[in-house]
Amino acid sequence: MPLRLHDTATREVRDFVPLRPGHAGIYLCGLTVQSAPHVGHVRSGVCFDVLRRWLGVRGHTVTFIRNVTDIDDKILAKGAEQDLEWWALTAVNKRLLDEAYALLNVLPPTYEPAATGHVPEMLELIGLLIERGHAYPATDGSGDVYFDVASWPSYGELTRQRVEDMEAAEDADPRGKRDPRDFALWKGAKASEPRTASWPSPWGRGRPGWHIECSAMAGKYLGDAFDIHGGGVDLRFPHHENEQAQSRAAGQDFASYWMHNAWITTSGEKMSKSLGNSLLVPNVLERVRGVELRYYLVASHYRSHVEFSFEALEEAAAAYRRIEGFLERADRGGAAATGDLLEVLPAAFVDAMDDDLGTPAAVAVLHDTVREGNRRLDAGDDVAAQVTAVRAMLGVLGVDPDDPAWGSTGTDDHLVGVVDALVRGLLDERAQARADKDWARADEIRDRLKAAGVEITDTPDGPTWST
RNA sequence: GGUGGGUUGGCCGAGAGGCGAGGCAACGGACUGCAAAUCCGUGUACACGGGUUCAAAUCCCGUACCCACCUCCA
Repeated sequence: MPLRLHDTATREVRDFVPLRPGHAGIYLCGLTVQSAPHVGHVRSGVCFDVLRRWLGVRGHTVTFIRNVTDIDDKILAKGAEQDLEWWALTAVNKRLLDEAYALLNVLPPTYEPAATGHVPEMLELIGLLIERGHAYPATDGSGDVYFDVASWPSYGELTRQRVEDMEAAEDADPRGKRDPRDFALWKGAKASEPRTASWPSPWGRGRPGWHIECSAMAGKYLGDAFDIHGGGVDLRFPHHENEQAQSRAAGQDFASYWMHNAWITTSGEKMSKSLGNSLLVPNVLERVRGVELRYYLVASHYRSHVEFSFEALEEAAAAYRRIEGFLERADRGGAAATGDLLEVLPAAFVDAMDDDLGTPAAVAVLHDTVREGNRRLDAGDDVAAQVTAVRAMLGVLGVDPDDPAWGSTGTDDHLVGVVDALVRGLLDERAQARADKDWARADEIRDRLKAAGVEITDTPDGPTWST
């Protein structure tokens, strides 16, 4: 079965056929670095990280471009609010975002272009659009340049909307637009804005409109035509619609497939900063580990809305620990799979992933394999095959507990040795008590260790401890 | 007004005409000195009303409620 992906443009799941066999070019709309990332923000990073990993398993060399929007109205407004230079604000938030991605084992993109670094490319594209009659400088002296929606008959095709049905922008001030639906390619600088937030252009100093950066950067790094363009559902319109219109009006084929991840909501509503800080990534990670949060995100389908709750998150963490427990029981026998993963991944897992990244079904296969492995352990059979399969599946989903990306657990090897020696002494004492059938004494030792945060588990091979 | 999506058991969350995905919780059993972990077993869920069909959570018609987007948004 070939890999099939859901394409927003055609609204169907269809075979993935790359433009260049063996290669896949992906452009993902990253974040506007105007505030610290919450779990909703990182969902797209995780979803498309899974896509990227799976394309790799499927034998494609992936070029993954994820941009950073580091100049826009909100950034300027927040900078002013916080009495910070806008570029200092974006730098802080960019670092927080990098940390959040790292904590969730989201692989760094092949390249991460920033809008402010691509003004010349944008100006070139805007110039071309004007030349082709699809854009015009405002006649009101504002220095704005707009895309002429009426000049592009297929405008609205991505989201299947008719221009006549669209509500006009509420922006009130029609500025120099010919039509209220025209959107800004370039925004003339205003006296109130810092000079650092404007660049010279043929229409005077100004800064880029939001959409043009993605057209310019996708074109630069992936070419006039590329395979997959991704982002959150809210970006379909206007952002992606506008990107496609611009790029195609400029003579580029642009994306072959459009993929959009659904929202994480809280209390039935879109997650927004007004809900406070509890859902910022570092705060959520006080409750569960990064790998557990990622498991939670990956266990639901990328196109399904997820109603975030700490209860569900804890459940996911419990489910994940079950998988981890199997690997621990099996003593990590069997190395991480190398070479062709397709040879060790269960067929049902591959089928699930091929079906538009069916991670929920894939996770079910993972649990089935864990159960089988546990059953075999109970029976004293060899589990190397199950361990290899489980680790391969975890790797594809980016949640292998042994992945160095999770970093050290914060435990110092030396201290572990010290604690082990101390605990061993108590365990020997407990073993003696058990041999004497002095259950009260044996349980007292276990309880004291538990109070100190050390959990004792009796196994056929003797007791083990963990914290 | 336009466009798109949703409503599944105690909870989370898949599926898309016939065989109960999976996880969490619960209950019973095995194992254990007792636990923990693990294994085995236990459920007649698909918003509502009609219809099509031998068979509907799944298809069709209608209704209700919820959410997102319509030029700031992951």
